[in-house]
Amino acid sequence: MNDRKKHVMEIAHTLFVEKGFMETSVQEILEKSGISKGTFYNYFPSKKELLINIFEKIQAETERRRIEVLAGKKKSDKNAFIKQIQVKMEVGMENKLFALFNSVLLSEDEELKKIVQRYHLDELKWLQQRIVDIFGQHVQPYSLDLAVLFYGMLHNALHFSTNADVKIEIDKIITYMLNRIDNMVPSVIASKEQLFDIQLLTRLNSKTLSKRRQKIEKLFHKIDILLSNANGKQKELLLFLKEELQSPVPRKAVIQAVLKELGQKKDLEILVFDVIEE
Amino acid sequence: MNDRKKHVMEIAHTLFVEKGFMETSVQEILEKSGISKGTFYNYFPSKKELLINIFEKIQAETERRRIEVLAGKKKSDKNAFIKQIQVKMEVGMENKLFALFNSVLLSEDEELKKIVQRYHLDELKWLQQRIVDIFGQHVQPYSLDLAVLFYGMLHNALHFSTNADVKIEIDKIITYMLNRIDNMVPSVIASKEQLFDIQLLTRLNSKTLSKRRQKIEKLFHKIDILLSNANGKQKELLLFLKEELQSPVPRKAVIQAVLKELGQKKDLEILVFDVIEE
DNA sequence: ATAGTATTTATAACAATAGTATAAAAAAAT
DNA sequence: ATTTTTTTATACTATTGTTATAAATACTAT
Repeated sequence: MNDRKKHVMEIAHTLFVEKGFMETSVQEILEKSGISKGTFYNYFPSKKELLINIFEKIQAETERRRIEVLAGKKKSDKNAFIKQIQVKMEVGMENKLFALFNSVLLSEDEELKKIVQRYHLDELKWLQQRIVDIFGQHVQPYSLDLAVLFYGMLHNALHFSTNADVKIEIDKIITYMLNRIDNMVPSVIASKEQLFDIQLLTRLNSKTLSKRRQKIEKLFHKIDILLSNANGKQKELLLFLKEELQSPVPRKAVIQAVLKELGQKKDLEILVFDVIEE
Repeated sequence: MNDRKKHVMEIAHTLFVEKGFMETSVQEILEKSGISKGTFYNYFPSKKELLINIFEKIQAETERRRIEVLAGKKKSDKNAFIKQIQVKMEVGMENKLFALFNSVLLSEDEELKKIVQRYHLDELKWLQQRIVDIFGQHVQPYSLDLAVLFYGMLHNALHFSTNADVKIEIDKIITYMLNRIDNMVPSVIASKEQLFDIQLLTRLNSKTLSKRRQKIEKLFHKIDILLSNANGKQKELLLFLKEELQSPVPRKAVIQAVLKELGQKKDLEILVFDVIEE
């Protein structure tokens, strides 16, 4: 990605963390990052889309660190599990993710809401799987319940501890919660109490907005921008692209040819291939 | 309270629930409730203050219903406890309280944030006390922990069930959570694990913004409005009021005399007495 | 009923917001 | 060296919350 764009994202990110999303004006981002309004709206279709980009960056970063932690360790290693959660929590705190997410959930913006929901869902799925890793296959039927409980307890405890201005080491809290889950497992299995069916997770997964959909939207926005500055020939090519990309079976070779004819448009190329190479 | 004002609050409330706080413009509230801008800003210092008023109304309502439920029952009655929580949850769902609260927590507005924090704190305190009522005095050292856990599990389960579009009866969820707490109690006591000190609650209590402070702000706003339309004599009286109310020991009789001299200003009188009768 | 007071209305205005439009300048690619 | 792409500067739109103000309406005490 463009270095400049990256820089803008970093500036915006720190501003969002400092003052919140709504409270940060585009104007301020422009001034602090020294770009013009035109450039901003060239980079991002909207302020909202900028926030989404930032979310994605954070998410990728967390995922990377989390995989790193598990490297060479057994799946059933409790300490590795604790460390993994710690990573996530720390990233979340640093970036004030809770606040940002909440601010988004309020915004009643369907697109943003879906993204945050998906984020939570992914987290829950991951937790559920890891709980099975740790506690063994026999907790599987109750693993979604346990994941929901764990997630809720952990977040609320963290929330309270920051609100109450108490500083407890995160890993202590995580360990405590893991012990609680430990307490519950036998009784849940014995009483066969179940709240949520695990199949829910897979069902929900297909429901929520796919990343692919987002990518397509981004691509089309890019094309629109190019269209506004295009001459006759380019216009024809771009309009064809738009059409072809919407077809159920886009002809890759043709698209490639059109892209070549359009000249050096690296950004566009990346986006297009990201969408059609599936 | 003024019937008209009440009506505006109801309209605004449904709008906030339907579309969210930020997404509802003052303009729309004016149109739907058929009042003019001037009147609106006579009733409420700001859109934010209107939201606070609504919060307070909901809170009072919940409290009322909750006390009603316990009437004639023993404190240790588990079913009564479940019912009480259910009341709260139902009110919360009806009014989309979570969403509203979250939207507020994001807004980075210090005043609003304090109010929501206080709300959570009160809830936690209540829960902690009730947990002692139910499980007995010997859980007291761990009752704050248990309250935090219970609150977190319950809310996350509800959150998930609405997100996942699963309909489980609320009382079933509450019962399930209570069983989980049941599981934890012996092990927590045995291992003596403690996360938060109960004394935290009392310490926090004094920290958060008092209702009194809010009332005073409202009163002063009212006086300011009156001042803007006041003639010479009234101005003198009002300015005196303002001064006298800020003194550590306001002279009630004098204030009363001044109020009488000011003529029929029922709203003002109520506010004043609410503040000085302490 | 009348005079005086309080509230409400209409209306205009203000400053700040997100986002659009456009022509000229600068930078990059050919 | 020329064309293409990106960036800038600037003006503009529409909407937001909030303030100001003069006229109209409703209320209260006499």
